[in-house]
This record gives sequence, C-alpha cells and structure tokens, in this order.
Amino acid sequence: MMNIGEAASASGVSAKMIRHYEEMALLPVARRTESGYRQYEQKDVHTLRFIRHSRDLGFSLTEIAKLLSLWQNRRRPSRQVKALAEAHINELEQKAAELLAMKAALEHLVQCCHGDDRPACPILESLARPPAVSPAASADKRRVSGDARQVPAERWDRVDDFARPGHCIPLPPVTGG
Amino acid sequence: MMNIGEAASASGVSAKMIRHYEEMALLPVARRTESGYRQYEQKDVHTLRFIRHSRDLGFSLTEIAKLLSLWQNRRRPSRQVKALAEAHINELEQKAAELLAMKAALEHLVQCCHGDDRPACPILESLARPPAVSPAASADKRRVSGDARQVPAERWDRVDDFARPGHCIPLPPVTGG
DNA sequence: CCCGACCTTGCTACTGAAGGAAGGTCTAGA
DNA sequence: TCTAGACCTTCCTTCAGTAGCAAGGTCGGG
Repeated sequence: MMNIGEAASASGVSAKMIRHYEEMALLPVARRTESGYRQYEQKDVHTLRFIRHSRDLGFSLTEIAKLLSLWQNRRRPSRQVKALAEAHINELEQKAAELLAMKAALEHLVQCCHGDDRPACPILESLARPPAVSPAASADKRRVSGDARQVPAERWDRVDDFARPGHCIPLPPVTGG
Repeated sequence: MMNIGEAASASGVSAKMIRHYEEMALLPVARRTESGYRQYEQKDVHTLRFIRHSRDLGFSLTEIAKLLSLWQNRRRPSRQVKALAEAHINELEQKAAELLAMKAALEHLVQCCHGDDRPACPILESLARPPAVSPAASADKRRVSGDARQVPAERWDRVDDFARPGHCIPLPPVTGG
C-alpha cells in the first residue's frame, strides 16, 4: 500500500496525471485512507506503467482505454490487440510520411536559397506564389464559403506544390557588394 | 476590395482563421466598412496565401510570423530565411524520427503477436512489463516527487524498451480449441 | 507542539490550430 | 418588403497534458 507520490515515482506517471486519469475513468477510483489519501498497490502500479508505456508508443487515451480493457480481460483474443496495434502503426506511419513530405518540400526550397546577405530568396518566393491553378478550375468564383464551412478547396492542401522541380532561379554569384 | 469570404476562398484560409490570425496579430487589423465588415485587397490575399503555404509546410504560427516579417522586409538577408527553414527541417525530421521509432517498436511487438483467438499477447505483456532497471538506480527511493514536479525519471521515457530483441515468446501452434 | 513533506479538492490558464454553435446584424436579390 | 445567406462577435470544445494557485488536512520525527 502506498500513497499517490510513491505510485507516481514507481510508475513514471505524475501524481497529477494519476488523479487526472482517475477522473477520466481510465483508472478505477482509488481506495482511500480515512483521511482521504489515495491508496495504491502493486497492481495499480502495473496499470500505471501500462498506461505510461502505451503513451510512450503514441497511443491516444481512447486507444489506451481499449488496450487496458483487453489487458484486463483474460479471455481476449489477441487478434483484437494486434488489430489495434496495427491501426496505430498505420497512423504513425501516415503522420511520419506527412512530416517527411514537408521536410522534402522544404529541403528542395532550401537548396535553392543562397542563404547569403542578399534579399533574393526562393523560399519566400515559393511561399508567396499562388498555387498552380489547374485549367479546369477558375470558372465559378462568386458566392463561395459560408462562415465556418471549410473552404471549397480549389486545389489547396498539397504540399508538393513546393516540390515541383525546376524553379531554382539561378542568382548571379556573390561578387561582394 | 472584398469581404472576408472572398478573401478566404481566394487564399485557401477559412474566414474563421483569418479572424483568428488577425487577433493573433499575424495579420494587420483589417479595414472595416461602416457596418463592420472586414475589407481585404489583393495584397492581403497574397499574405494569406503565404501563411497558408507556410502552414502546409508545418511551420508554427510563431515561425510564420518571422517568415512574414522577413518576406515583408525588402532588405532581409536570405541567410535568415534559410536558417529558419533549416531549423524547421530539423524539427520535422526529429518528429518524424520519433514517430518512426514508435512505429518500429510497435512493429516489433506486433510481429511477435499471433493475432488469433487465444489470449496470450506479447504486445500487452510488453506494455505491462516494468522498464529494465539499470543496476545503478534503485538506491534512493524516499522523498521523491512533489506534486507537479516531474517524475524523477528513473529511466522512464524510452521507447526502445519495447524494441529490445529476443522477447518473442514462441507459442505452441494453434491446434484448434 | 511544531516543522516540513505530503496529500486533498478545485480552480485557472496555457499549449496549437483550429471546429462549431449561438445569437445578432447586414446586404443583395426577388 | 422580405428573406436567404454572408457576416459579426463571443464563447465552448478538441487533445493530452503542464503548470500554478489557494487553502486546507495529514503524517512522521524531533
């Protein structure tokens, strides 16, 4: 039996978050001493560790709730766990891919930029450039966009506008002025 | 001169976010009609596009503010822009690496899991496993963890605990029961 | 008995980039 | 004139926390 502080240090989850998780119903309501201190046992530390590890792997609290209930169900089919994990792997992969696409696009721009004392900068120019309008668009332009509805997406939201090859504008070499 | 809706559809930034950016001082306060409607011109649309493109590349609003001021400063050294971009590339790379590390750790677990109707599941087992305690730790254990101070970090926060090889516990093949 | 560490509840406020709803005003077209 | 819809403001919600405050209760040691 231990207080919340000890459970925290034993599990790697802060006391604050333990209370938070209890409130979120991710953890069962802790037993209390007469004076109201939360009491934990080894089993709870295991649960907290489980949560901590799951968060370290990027699972959301919703997913962790599912994992916990599978963990605590002795008759779970491991199929379900695996499915959950695989879904999460896909999320992770997709997010990483997005980041890497941004990185690639930006790297392309960076390699075009001289990065010297002159103001000419293809990075800024690209950021300011209107998106390449496909010839199909451009007709209707009146009466779009209600207030909070998402913008009609002419062709917004592609990173790779910036990865189009061939827009490195050669600058004259620095001559010293 | 146009209203916010038109500026939104012309720039790819929602009306909502235009107001938000104005409030955040990312945009100058817009002129208004007598009735209070915000008025925009082409120049503002360019700025909005710049912001939109920057967000597409994952820049934070803080970084965008810097980019904007460089963009609007005709005497900027492109060096500064490039430095900002390169710093962002590093952030992107690091975040992607984190996600991929999580993914790798999870993939390792997943490949250990039979994913059938039996309950045995190395994924759950690993999540429940205490972190491998380095022999150096374990001495002082009293008086840790104030309430909101971060946990003393025995050796929490490593994803790769889960990537340790050699804990695939072979399960007898399914025989049908 | 007192000190200091620990715990309690409950609140606020912040992060970042929005989405959404409520309730009111304005404008354009029929 | 009426009405749809664009616009206005303000506040709430998301996600998973972090951080801090207040104001108090509890526990152990000296």
